[in-house]
Amino acid sequence: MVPTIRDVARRAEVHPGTASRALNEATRSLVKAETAERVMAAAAELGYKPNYLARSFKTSRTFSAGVVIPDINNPLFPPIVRGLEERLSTAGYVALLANTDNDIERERLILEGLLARRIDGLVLATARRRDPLIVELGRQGTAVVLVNRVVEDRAFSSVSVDDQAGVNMVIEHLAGLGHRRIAHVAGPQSLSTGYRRYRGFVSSMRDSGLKPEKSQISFASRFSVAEGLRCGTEVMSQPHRPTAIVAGNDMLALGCYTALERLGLSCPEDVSVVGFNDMPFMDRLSPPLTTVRIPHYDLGTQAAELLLERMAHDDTPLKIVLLAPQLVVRGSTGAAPVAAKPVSRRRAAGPSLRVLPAPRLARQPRS
Amino acid sequence: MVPTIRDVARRAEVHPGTASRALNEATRSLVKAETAERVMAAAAELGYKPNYLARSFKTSRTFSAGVVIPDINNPLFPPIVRGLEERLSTAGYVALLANTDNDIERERLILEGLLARRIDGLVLATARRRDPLIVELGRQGTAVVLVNRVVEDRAFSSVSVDDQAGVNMVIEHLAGLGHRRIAHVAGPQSLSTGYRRYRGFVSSMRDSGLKPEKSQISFASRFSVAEGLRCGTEVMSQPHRPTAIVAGNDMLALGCYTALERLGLSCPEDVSVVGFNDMPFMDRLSPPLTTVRIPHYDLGTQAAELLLERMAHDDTPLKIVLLAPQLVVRGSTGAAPVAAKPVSRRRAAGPSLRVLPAPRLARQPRS
DNA sequence: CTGAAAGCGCTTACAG
DNA sequence: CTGAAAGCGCTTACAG
Repeated sequence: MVPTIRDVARRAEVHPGTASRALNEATRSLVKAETAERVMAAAAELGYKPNYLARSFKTSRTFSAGVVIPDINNPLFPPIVRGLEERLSTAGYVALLANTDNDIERERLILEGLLARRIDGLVLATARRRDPLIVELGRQGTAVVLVNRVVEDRAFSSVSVDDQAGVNMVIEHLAGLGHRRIAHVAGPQSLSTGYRRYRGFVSSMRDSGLKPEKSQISFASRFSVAEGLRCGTEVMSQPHRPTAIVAGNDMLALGCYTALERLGLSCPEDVSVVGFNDMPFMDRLSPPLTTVRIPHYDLGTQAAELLLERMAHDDTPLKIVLLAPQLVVRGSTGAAPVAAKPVSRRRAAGPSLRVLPAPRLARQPRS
Repeated sequence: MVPTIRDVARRAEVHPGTASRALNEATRSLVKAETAERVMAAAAELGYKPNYLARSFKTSRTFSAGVVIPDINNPLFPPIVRGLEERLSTAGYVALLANTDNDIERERLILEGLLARRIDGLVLATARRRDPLIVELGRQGTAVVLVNRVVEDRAFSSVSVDDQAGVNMVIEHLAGLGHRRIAHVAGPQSLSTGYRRYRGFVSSMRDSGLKPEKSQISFASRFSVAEGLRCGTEVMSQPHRPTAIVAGNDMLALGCYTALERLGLSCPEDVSVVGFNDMPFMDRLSPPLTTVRIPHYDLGTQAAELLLERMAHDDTPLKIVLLAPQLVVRGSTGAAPVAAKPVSRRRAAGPSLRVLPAPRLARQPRS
C-alpha cells in the first residue's frame, strides 16, 4: 500500500541502494545529479515517505530525546519544556515527555522505557544532588544534559541558574530597605536549587554584616505551598520576629503569604516576602510578589543546544552553563517596620515592576 | 556488546524463535513452562533488554502517541498533558509532545514528523472548527482523539467540556445578583470553545429573559490577555455601560481586569467579571476571579482512554465525551451596582471559594 | 557512479 | 511444543 524505497527505485529504474543514496541529503553527492533528480521525482510522484522506524533500526539513531521532569503542572517547567521542544524540533528531533513526581521508582521505570526506545539523548530536570540513577546513565554513556537542578558530581553537562547571585540580590535589596532580621524558608537540601539558595542565603547575610540565625531558618521538605505555610509559620512564631522572609521559591513564598494571613500579619507592612522563579501571574498576586526571575525558556533552549552537540559528536566536552537571574521588585517588599537606617523610598503596593540588571552574564567554566 | 535475543537463545539452548515466544507475555503460553523459565533466567542473567526499535519495525507498533497542543505555556494545558501522559504511560505508551502555536504550517510539519515516526495514535488539542489537516488524518485512518477543542465534523472521538452548561451557570449567577446588562468578550469563533461559549451566552441570556446586545459583545481574535484588554475596553466604552463581563476564558478575563483598571472602574463594585477555565492562581488574583472550572486533568485521562481503546482495536466506535464544568464563585462578581431586584447576599471580596454543583454529569451521546 | 548483497534484531506463519 | 526460515524497509561497506 504505502510505497517503500523499492517502489521508488523501480520507478526510477535504479537499484534500491542508489535510491537510498539519492534520497538522503548526506549521500546524495555520491550519485550522479541526473540520477538523483530522477529518483527524487519518482519519490515525489509516489508520495514516498521514508519509514523512520526502518532507518532508525538500521542506523540506531531515532532522532528523539527524552525530557524528564518532576511535574509539568509546576509552572516552572512549561517554559523550560517549550524551549527544549522548540530547539529540538528545529533540529529534527522529537521530545518524549515524562513526569516523575520526584518518585525514584517511577523515574527508574520511565528511564527504562525511554532507553528501550533507543532515544538519542536525555534532558533531566529531576536531578538530586546525589543521584545514583543519573550516575548510572553517565556510566552507560547515555547522552545526558541536566537542566535547572544539577548533581554534585561534575561529570555532567548542565544548564542552571546562578542561585547564589540571585539570593545575593535579594539580601542586598532587603538590607537596603533596612531589614536586619531576615528569615529563610529553605527548599529541600537534597536538591541543588534548595541547597545553593540556602548556602547563598547564609553567605550573603554574612557579606551584608547580618547574622543568619538558626531559629530563623526553616527547611521545607518539598517546594510546595503547604510546606511554605508550615515553615513560614514556624519562622514567624519566634519571639524576636523577622521583618522579612526569603523563600526558596515562589511556591514556598505563596505558603508564606498564607502563614502571614493566618497570623494576622500584613505584607509588606509587617513582613516583606521574596520568592524565587517568577512563575506566571506572580505579578498579579496581592501583593504582587518580589521575586528572582530566572530565564526559564533559555534554560530549555540552552539545554537542548548542549544535548544536540553531544548527540552529534559523543566526544563533546562537558559544559556547565550558569544563567544569570534578575531581581524583580514588586509590592511584597517594603521598608523594615522599625527601620534602623533611612530607606531610599517606600515602595507602592501596586503592580509596579522594576527589573534590576543582572549582576553578571552567563559563564561557562569548563567550555 | 549489548545482548540480543540470539544471545539469550544460545544461553538457554533454544532457537531464537522460541526465545522470542518465551519472552513475550502474549506468546509465552505457546512454549513449555520449563523452557520459558530457562529462557527468562538466561535473559535475566545476561541483563537482556529487548530492542523496541527492532520489535516496532517488525510489528509496526511503536507504543508511542503524539500529543499536539498549541502551547504548553498556556496554563490550561499542563494538567491535560499530565493526565494524558500518566494514563498513556501506565499502558506502556510514551508521549511525544509538540507545540504548534496555532500555526497551521508548523502543525503540518509536526504531524508529518510524528507520522513518519509511526506513532500509534494522536491526541490533538489544536482543532479548529473547520480543520482540513485533521480531516485528512481521519481519512488516512490515523487513530485520532480530540481534546478540549473539537471539529464540526462529528467523525472524530473527542473529550471536551460542556461549554454551554458552563456559560449557563455564569449567566444564572449574574442574573441572580441582579445584573441585566451583561457583556461578552468572546473567544475566537474559529475554535469550538470560543464559538460554543458565545452561542451559550446568547441562548442563556434569552433563557434568563435578557437581551444579548450586539454592542455588548466583542470578539477576540485570540485567547490572550492583550485581546481581553482590547475587547474589554470596547464593551466598557459603550454609552449604556454593562455591569458585568462574561469573558471567553481566564486570559481574556485578565485582560478585562486591566481594561477596568485603566478606565478607572473597580471590580466587583462597578463591574463584575467572570472567566472560564480556572487556571492556577486565579484564586489569588485581586480580586479573586469567579470562573468556570473545567476538569483539565480528566480531559487528559479520558482522551488517553479513548485513544488507547482505539489503538487496541481500530474498529472501536466513535465516542464524544462531554465533561461537566463547575462554577467557582469568588470575589470578582458581586451585586449589580443599581440592582433592579433584591439580591440574595453581597459577596465578600476575600478569597472565599464556593463550588456550585455541576448541572449534569458527563454524557456520551454516541457510545 | 551504481549494483548486488548483507544485515540491523526482532516476530511469526509454516512445518514437523 | 519447537525449529528453520523469511522478512519488516532501510543503509552501507564492498565490488566493479
